[in-house]
Amino acid sequence: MPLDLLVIFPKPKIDCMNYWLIKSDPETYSFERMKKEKKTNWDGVHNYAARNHLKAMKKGDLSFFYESMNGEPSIVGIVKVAKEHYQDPTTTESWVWVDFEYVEEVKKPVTLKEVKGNKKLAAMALVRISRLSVQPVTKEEWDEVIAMSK
DNA sequence: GCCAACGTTGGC
DNA sequence: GCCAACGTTGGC
Repeated sequence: MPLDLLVIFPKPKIDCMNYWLIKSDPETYSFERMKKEKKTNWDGVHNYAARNHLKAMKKGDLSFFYESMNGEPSIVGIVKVAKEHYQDPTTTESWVWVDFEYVEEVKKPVTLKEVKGNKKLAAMALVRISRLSVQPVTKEEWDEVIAMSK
């Protein structure tokens, strides 16, 4: 492509996508159910830090689906932002929902233990701020977890 | 089921 | 605006 055309039509920035991690207690909403339903509204986030992350999500952003509480807490799959944040219709308080759609199951779940055991992931919010239910993931962390899941 | 970590609430 | 009390999350 000639240079002047490159200026007019710059390559889409690959790094503009954001990555996230959302947690769910499988007794409340499992990844298995997400897989069946294909799409779901993410409700029940009543924490300001988590809500702010929901608000920062853009359509098309990818997120890990993490199952907590039961069995071996692990990253089990990948979902995508289908609809950006909107007012939680069940309350007048300023909580928001985001719609996610199913993307894929990872080949091998990445357990919390493995994440904690990987030095490259020492800065991950999952390790440092364990209670945060919606958290950002860097591109490097994303790639590392993907590599571990294969 | 225990408990540590953390967020929120409310008295002062 | 501090901080104790309390509630919730989530690993173990």
